[in-house]
Amino acid sequence: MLSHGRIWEAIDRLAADNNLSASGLARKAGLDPTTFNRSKRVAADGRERWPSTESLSKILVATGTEIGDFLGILDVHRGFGEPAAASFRGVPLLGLAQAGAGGFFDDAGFPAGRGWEEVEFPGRGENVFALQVSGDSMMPLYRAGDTIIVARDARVNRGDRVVVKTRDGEVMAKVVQRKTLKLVELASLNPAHPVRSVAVAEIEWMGRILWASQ
Amino acid sequence: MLSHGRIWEAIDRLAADNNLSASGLARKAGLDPTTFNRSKRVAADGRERWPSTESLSKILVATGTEIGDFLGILDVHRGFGEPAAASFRGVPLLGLAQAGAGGFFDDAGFPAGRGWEEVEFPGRGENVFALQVSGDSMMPLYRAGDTIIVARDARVNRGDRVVVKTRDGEVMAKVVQRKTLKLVELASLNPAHPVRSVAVAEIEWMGRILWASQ
DNA sequence: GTCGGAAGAGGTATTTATTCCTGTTCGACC
DNA sequence: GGTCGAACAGGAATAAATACCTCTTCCGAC
Repeated sequence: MLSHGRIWEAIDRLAADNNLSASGLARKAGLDPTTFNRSKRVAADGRERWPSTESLSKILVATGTEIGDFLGILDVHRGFGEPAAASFRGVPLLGLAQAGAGGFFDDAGFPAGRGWEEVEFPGRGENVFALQVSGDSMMPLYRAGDTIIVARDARVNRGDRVVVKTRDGEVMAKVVQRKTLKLVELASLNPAHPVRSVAVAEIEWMGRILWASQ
Repeated sequence: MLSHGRIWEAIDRLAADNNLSASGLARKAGLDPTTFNRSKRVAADGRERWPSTESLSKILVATGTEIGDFLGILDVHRGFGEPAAASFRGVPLLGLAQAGAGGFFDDAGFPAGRGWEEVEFPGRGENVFALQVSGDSMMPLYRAGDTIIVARDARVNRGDRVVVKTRDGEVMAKVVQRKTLKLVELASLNPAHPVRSVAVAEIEWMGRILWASQ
């Protein structure tokens, strides 16, 4: 299975793994920086754009990455003291609106047919754990008892939902609003609460929230 | 490493493994039979031609081949997007407030010590798939582009968030408010929208939402 | 708040892969 | 040997990806 979505995901992940944006990765590989623009992955008429094998080859060479790693294929014969890959499993993925049309489920109700892509759940990465919410200060997003999956020390961008643990022991779930070398501005998940600035030096660790239970 | 030569070799081998010629393989995949002609792999000026990722995808689908096998990467991949059990590691679970106290992470920042439980994820045999949200009618819970993990035909209780597909093709994410033998009352995730009653006979399938991406 | 570079959307031009087509070769079958 | 369909080479047309370009927005440094 080599799906459109899987390839683009792999490109985005490769960029992230190298602390690059998609345009930065393209640039690094000698390609035009707009080559992997999100806006160009699906044409206006809905047709999917498939990055060329030549472009893929170039980004792999530029980042020193094996194709197997790029595609998230485990190679048990490599056996080179690699730690177990993080917890993940591929889950078939389809657009919500698409699910209304026929042809996506077999007679037993399982995903079938063309159109299904794959999403990794709960995520790939070495330090992924779950935290259980208490209290209702994060309603309506997170109710008491909800579980959130957190990738600690993952790359975090503006707008990301994160868990932050400060040096004095406070743990909070917030949205990154702004990030500089010294300060992080954290907006509350509950708009009733004010934006809060935290010194980076005060932060013991930060993890990006990947999933929330429902 | 993904080289021109490696890809073409893989195509030829895939054809041979399926008792096909390169032109037969192309034909089988719905491509023009001349697509993989040897004569077209290197242009007259010496420039190498790289088959497109879309063409590769098509031949993999047509022959039921995994990309790892195609590229000669040993892969213990099994079934529909399932990695081998060995690579699936449980995700440790802790209370959010507890995470503020010491003793739950080791020096490298990984979960350690007592108090960690384990999150339960859907079992292998369950019919679990992901749907990608479009539009913003489900804000603030689900933004456009968010992915929700759905267990189709799972047991559903009052208060559960569900995806419902009706017989006339509508797909919607709602909260079960009341459920009788004949009727299901579905509250919207966006409180601005009214509660809706749907006859059970009108529902093609219902799936409980397990997780939402963040 | 200002500034400058990166990121990204969107449009056009150029390049490149596939498709369409024609003709030749090859191999199986009669 | 003749016939037929598949395989293959090669050229032109078409479709699709990248390159180039412009503009706007974002983001981090100061």
